[in-house]
Amino acid sequence: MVEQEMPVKYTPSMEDYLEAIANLGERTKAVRVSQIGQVLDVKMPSVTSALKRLSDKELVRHERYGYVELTSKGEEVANETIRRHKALSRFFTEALSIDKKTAEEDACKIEHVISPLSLDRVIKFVEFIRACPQGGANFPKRYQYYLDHGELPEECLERSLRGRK
Amino acid sequence: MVEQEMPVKYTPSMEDYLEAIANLGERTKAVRVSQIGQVLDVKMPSVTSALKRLSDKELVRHERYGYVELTSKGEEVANETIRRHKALSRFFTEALSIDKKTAEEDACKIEHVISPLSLDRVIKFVEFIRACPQGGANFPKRYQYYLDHGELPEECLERSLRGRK
DNA sequence: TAAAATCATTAGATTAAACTAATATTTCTA
DNA sequence: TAGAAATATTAGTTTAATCTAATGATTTTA
Repeated sequence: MVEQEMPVKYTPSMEDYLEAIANLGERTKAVRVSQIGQVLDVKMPSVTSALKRLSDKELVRHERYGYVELTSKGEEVANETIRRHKALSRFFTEALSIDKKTAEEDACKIEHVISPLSLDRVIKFVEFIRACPQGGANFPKRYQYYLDHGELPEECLERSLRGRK
Repeated sequence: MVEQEMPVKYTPSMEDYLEAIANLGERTKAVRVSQIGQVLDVKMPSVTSALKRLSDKELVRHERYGYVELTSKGEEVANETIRRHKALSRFFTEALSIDKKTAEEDACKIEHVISPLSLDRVIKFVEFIRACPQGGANFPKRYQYYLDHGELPEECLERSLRGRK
């Protein structure tokens, strides 16, 4: 009888903490409680108690008044979360022409709840738009026109222009 | 000095309850605690206590052992939630070619956190795809091809086929 | 280096959201 | 219609996540 490695789920809050710690760790060597609080817009005691929860689950290492570090497990979760975040943010800006700030905010929320399948499609969609000249390069442009003017661009209306029967 | 009508936010759970009640109310005249529990996959005591919270906020009417009804305020919130849900579900199925079940599940989660702007863009995107013959009708088809084969369809590669310089 | 400032933790409270077990009410049905 | 079944509520527990106030530790600086 094999032990089933159930795909453990973490809460949005936990993923946010891990993500913040990973991002802070990029620049600063030593990650501090106060920094995490600033980034996530919560007070320090909230951070301390969150770190307790994360320690219990072996996602971070943290000793009293000391620095905060991700365990390798924590790093994995953080990286996966960041991957989702980036994919969504890219999708919002590149495919839906949404401003960077809104894209970031929405990515921050949606990254915690989107299914693997939908995420995959979101990624493929951006790849497609980038790669495909007609369906791609022109697509965002046409879509942008529609957003700007509220009506379809010429090319979309004159459908038999290029000798189609 | 004018009273600011702050745009009150409700929790995902609350919106889920309101949505479920609204949907049940369509078919059944009388909505019961047990039905809500079934739909949302929670036990009856959870429903009872949720209804207490919703009553306190004047979103539902509910008397001991009686039926559950939305107030007009509750109906508003429910309808807005349902609007978001439908827009997202449509987007996932029509634009991203995601199966109905996954689309529903993701819509259920994302409807609570998406920004008004992104929602608007998601709606416009579907409208665009539906309306625009080239960028639209062909777009999903090409995208589908890309999903199925992992590479771009012919039309996307031969970019100067139709006499463009 | 001693005082001030900053940083962090602890203690304790609050809220939302779920659960189980026990009890109450209503509705079926034999 | 009386008892059984279904439905709903109450009471009490748990967990996550936040907060404020008070205290403790570290770091900065005058």
